[in-house]
Amino acid sequence: MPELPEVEIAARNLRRWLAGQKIVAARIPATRILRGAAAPALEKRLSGRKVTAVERRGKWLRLGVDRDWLYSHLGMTGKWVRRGRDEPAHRHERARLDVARASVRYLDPRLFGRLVLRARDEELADWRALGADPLVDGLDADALGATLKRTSRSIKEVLLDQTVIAGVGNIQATEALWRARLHPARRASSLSAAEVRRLVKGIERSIADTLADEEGPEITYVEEPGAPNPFRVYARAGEPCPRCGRRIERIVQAGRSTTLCPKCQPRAGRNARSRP
DNA sequence: AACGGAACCTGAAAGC
DNA sequence: TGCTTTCAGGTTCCGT
Repeated sequence: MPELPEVEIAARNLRRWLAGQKIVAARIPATRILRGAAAPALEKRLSGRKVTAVERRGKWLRLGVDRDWLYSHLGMTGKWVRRGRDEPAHRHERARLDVARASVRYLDPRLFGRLVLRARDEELADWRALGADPLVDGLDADALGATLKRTSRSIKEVLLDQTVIAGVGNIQATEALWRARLHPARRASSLSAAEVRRLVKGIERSIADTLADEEGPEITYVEEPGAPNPFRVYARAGEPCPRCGRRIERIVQAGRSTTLCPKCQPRAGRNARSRP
């Protein structure tokens, strides 16, 4: 369930658990998250090494392990958790890094995540291709506006493009568009400068709110089974818009669903006059 | 080049 | 209760 806020929480946790510590043992079974890399070689290259840094960019994490980077993408269901050294493997455990007094495990039932080891001086292409990260770099409305002018895609699609803005996924895109009062099907190039500024604020606020919700001593993924839905419109089709009360709708673009308020997020731009 | 759709997987929830 | 269907926040590949 990870988008930028969840991955940021994961980064903070990993920093607390691992930074400065020596990996005394690594256990990484061969699964598709390794994309064909040899598991035993990976274990060997990590064991006995020290974790010097934990970074996040977009939805990617990377651990500095001596002269290497261990890149981690959580896919749809990936999760780093801390367990006792003697705790048995979880059913969906795909990696474990043991340090002096704890054992950090990577769980991923659907195997959509990735784990890649690279020498520090050869940065992973996917990482390098990432666009501006809202927390690491901050967003520049003018620069974003210029990028949006150059595409024919819808604004929703562009928001999911990690090379434009890194870390925004379906939830954050949905929430940001609602906050900015923009219809997801609008052509990105049709947004005015003022609308782009609203969008930037929408993204920043949505991420900040989600982050605040998820902050806590234990890892809590918002929107896990049983938990209340903390979002304004995401997964709330049929409920009233929290701003105007109109019934929230759901549309599908390129196979991804977006919920929106048809009144707050008109298909035409704000200045366009609709018929009386 | 750009787009929609399917695929990759498992699990939870809803539907019957 | 239990079986079936639908849906899921990630990317990636394939055909048009």
